[in-house]
Amino acid sequence: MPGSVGLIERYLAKIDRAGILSSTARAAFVAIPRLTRDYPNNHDVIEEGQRSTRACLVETGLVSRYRTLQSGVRQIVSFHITADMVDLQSVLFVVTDHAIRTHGPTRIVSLAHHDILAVAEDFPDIARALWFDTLVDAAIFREWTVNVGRRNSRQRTAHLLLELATKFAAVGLLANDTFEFPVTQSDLADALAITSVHLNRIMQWLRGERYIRTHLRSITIENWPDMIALAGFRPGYLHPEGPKLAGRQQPRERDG
Amino acid sequence: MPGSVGLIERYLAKIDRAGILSSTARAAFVAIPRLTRDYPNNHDVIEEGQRSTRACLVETGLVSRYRTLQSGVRQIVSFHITADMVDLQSVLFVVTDHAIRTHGPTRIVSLAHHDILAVAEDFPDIARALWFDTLVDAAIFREWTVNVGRRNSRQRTAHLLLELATKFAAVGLLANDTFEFPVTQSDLADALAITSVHLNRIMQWLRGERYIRTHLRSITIENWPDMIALAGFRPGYLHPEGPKLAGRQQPRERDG
DNA sequence: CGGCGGTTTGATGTGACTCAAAAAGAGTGG
DNA sequence: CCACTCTTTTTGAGTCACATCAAACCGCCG
Repeated sequence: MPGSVGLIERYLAKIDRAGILSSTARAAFVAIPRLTRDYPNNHDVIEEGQRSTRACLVETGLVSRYRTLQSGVRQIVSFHITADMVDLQSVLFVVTDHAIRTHGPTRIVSLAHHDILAVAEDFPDIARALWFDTLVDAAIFREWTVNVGRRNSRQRTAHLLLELATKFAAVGLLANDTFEFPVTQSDLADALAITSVHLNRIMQWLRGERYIRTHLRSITIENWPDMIALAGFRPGYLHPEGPKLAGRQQPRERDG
Repeated sequence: MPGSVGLIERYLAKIDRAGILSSTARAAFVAIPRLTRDYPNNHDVIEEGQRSTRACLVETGLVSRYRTLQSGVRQIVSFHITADMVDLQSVLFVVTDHAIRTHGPTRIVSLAHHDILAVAEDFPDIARALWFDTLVDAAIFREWTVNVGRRNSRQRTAHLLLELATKFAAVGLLANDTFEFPVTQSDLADALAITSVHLNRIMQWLRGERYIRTHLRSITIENWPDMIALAGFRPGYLHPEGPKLAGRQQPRERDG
């Protein structure tokens, strides 16, 4: 499956931006057996409370992680796109504390937990890269707490759209400031902790003020500077610089 | 410094609840040189944007992590008590994306990043334990997003107090359902993303309904079942069960 | 053409915010 | 032990952002 070979390489490039992984480590990670599976729209890949044995990597499409409270309200806590490892926490957690669902048709490649652990055990630099990925994950969650807690709904919406645009750009899926985002307004509202009615008004306002354009299920950032100012967006929390070079590791040449 | 030897051991016990760390790994981690420092109340241990070289472990006292927006509003994203490693992310992140501040006099023990990395490189089980700690951190941030996003201010406050009580209990600092919590109402409000005026009214209500009692700077959970029901508190996200036993690791006997 | 998921609109309600000031503690120095 | 200050908690009144409820509209698909 040449498609997912490229996918794993892309994932490695993401968690090892400085290119310090040894080629044997890379080879070992790439050699992990993969399972590719396609899911339809709106399908639960993992349900809360489940015990999973494989970690999910998105090849194409989009998934969200969410929690449902007793009251039935839902909070989406993250979105994941191509080359994102969705549930690295499942590698060490006995029970999943949240669910994962697709938005639009989605192809997931999964790796067995024990294979990931074995490679991490043999190659400290892989362990470190996975750890880094988890640290970035945590940093994004912190930002979401700030976003939901301290920004009003316009800023909050703008902030999330900028985060998404930035993530899409990082994997080459932003074309003409536009990304495909097959998420309904009521799901997006669940991520922003507002009602879908209110989000609808905000989207109208963002369009009216020429911050964004929407067409079918794609979103275009029309005015970056004003969006960034509105949202107070500072992308540092996405840590595009990659992990610190330290310890006994040495940077090496990048592969083409 | 016998005090902090005990501290490191307690930290190891926390990130290795099943006791799978080899004694050589433990010894190597305990042997990392430590720096102990006392801070006064309300003191910034780390400021946002700083490049730190050491990771902080709380010995006694309390610290919070927070972000400040341009508007000046502040969001506290976590509290940390005895035996918590506060900024594990700084080990791999070049720049800190949030600040750390004390609440009350606090003793911090710090370990150099390169020492932590070196031990993690030599002992895969240490690397795994640190990774687990980060995963739990991320799980708590997810819960905070849910808390701030989807619970009303009464439930939200109750939920945070229960989380704190549970964390204090885990390190033996909950006596008679009471924990010391030297945090002002306006700081607590910054964690809950509400105003201090509103929090004040909620605290009065929680006291009036006999959910909690307060005395000076200590908080007593007076009615656990009702608090838990009010907050919808399910402590699973704190992952008290510890990391999954998998890979080539074998559980070993606990030390007395 | 009818049904369905999703979007949009309108009217009304309310939880939490804002502003402002009083009251109560905590700390300091005389 | 009191006078003074500074911080924190408490109270009150008015306001607003966002929620709720309900219905209409729209585009897509069978």
